[in-house]
Amino acid sequence: MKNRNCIIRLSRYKTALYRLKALGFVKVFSDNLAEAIGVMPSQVRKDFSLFGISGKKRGGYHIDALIERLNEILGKDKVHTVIIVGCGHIGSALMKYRKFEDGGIKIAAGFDIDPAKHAQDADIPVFPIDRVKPFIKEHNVELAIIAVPDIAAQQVADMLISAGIKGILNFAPIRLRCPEGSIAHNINLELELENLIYFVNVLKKKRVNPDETENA
Amino acid sequence: MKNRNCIIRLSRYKTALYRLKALGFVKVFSDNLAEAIGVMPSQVRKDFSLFGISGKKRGGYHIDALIERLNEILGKDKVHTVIIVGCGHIGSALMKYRKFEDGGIKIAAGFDIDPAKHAQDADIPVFPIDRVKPFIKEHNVELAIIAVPDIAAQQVADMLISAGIKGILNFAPIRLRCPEGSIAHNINLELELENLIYFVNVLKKKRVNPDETENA
DNA sequence: AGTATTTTGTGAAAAATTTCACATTTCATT
DNA sequence: AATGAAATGTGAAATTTTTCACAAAATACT
Repeated sequence: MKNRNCIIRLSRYKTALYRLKALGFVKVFSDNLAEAIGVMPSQVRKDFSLFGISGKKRGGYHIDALIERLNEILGKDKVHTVIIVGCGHIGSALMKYRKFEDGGIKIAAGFDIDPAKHAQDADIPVFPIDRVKPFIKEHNVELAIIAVPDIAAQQVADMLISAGIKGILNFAPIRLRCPEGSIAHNINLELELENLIYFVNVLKKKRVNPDETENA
Repeated sequence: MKNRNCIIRLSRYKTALYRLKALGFVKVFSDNLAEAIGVMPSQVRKDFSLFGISGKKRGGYHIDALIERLNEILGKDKVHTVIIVGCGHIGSALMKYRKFEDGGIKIAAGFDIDPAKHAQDADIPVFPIDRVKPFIKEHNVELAIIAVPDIAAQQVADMLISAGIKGILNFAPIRLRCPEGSIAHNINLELELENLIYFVNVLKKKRVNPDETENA
């Protein structure tokens, strides 16, 4: 399996499928899914074929079966426990983010150095940062979200990994380095906006100069 | 210019450059930047060459000049005004997000239907949603962040675009459709975690079965 | 000044990803 | 049962993206 984007698309198909299911559909065709997530129908079929997902010629795919299979592939057939390190603005927003819960992701606890943030009896408790290592070990947590200042992020990541964390979703604007056997995905909000700004500018230039489409 | 990833890398180079500059460096080589963001040195040079950025053979690139050029390409040579529609957990976290301000992105106001969220005199004011259209026109805003529930997202997007918004950064877990002349980038937090979960599982399987690396 | 070394810039090659195109199967209709 | 229409599944082609490899230039050193 070599195609990284494919996995993201599988998730997108799944979201689309839930929506179609809610609308009362029972089966879908590759072009429905393609339309829904903005790719070619052949891309959908190729993606499925990579994972041995098959439908019926002329009959399409059965939505329930397809959702189940996708959840299985994506590891979403079980509930996953996640901790959040850094309970500033972003961190605490994520702690309250409903979609995680709905999607079988359980935020077990938050951790922060700032005593003002601590709330041991809250719905989702917030503990001092030195309690994170024992917590990970005791609860066998494998996933963490890092939302600390960039200066602290790598250090926190190293600590989490040494405690047993395998996957990190990092919101600090820094590219985390991970040893073999663990993995970090980075979400950089400023970079996302910057990227958008670039493409908006390209758009504006096109408007002025519809010819020379492809120049900086 | 056909390479979408290239733009993201330019932003990453820039982040790395600021860090290097803070450490006292004056010039960099393609392998420094490559190392910093995790790509091949030839990738760095190819990216630069696509935008006509050149250094000196054996002398590398001058950091200040390079940062300036990258900011220019990325449209970050001016301050950009952004509004946030939807001031729930995510929306209000973003309103307080410091990195935006530091990076020349000015959050001008928030908008929400919930009167409890309104705060017209706050540092960054929050207005009723029906004030968004006049606000956009009056202040010539081109960029918006959408952080409303998924059910409302497309409708909000259409409204914003009709008011003059050109670029949308969308946090609702739905793929926004945009007419020609405007653009939306989507950040789906659950999808990011799901993706991470998949790759953590792949990692674990590799550990058990270091051979059959490439199977679902 | 001359030589050796380092680093860029870029065509060409390789690799990855997407799209095409069509044989094959299934379903619907008569 | 036979016919026609609609969809899948997948090699092959096309496209995109990355990496290689090396000539040319700039710097450092003697």
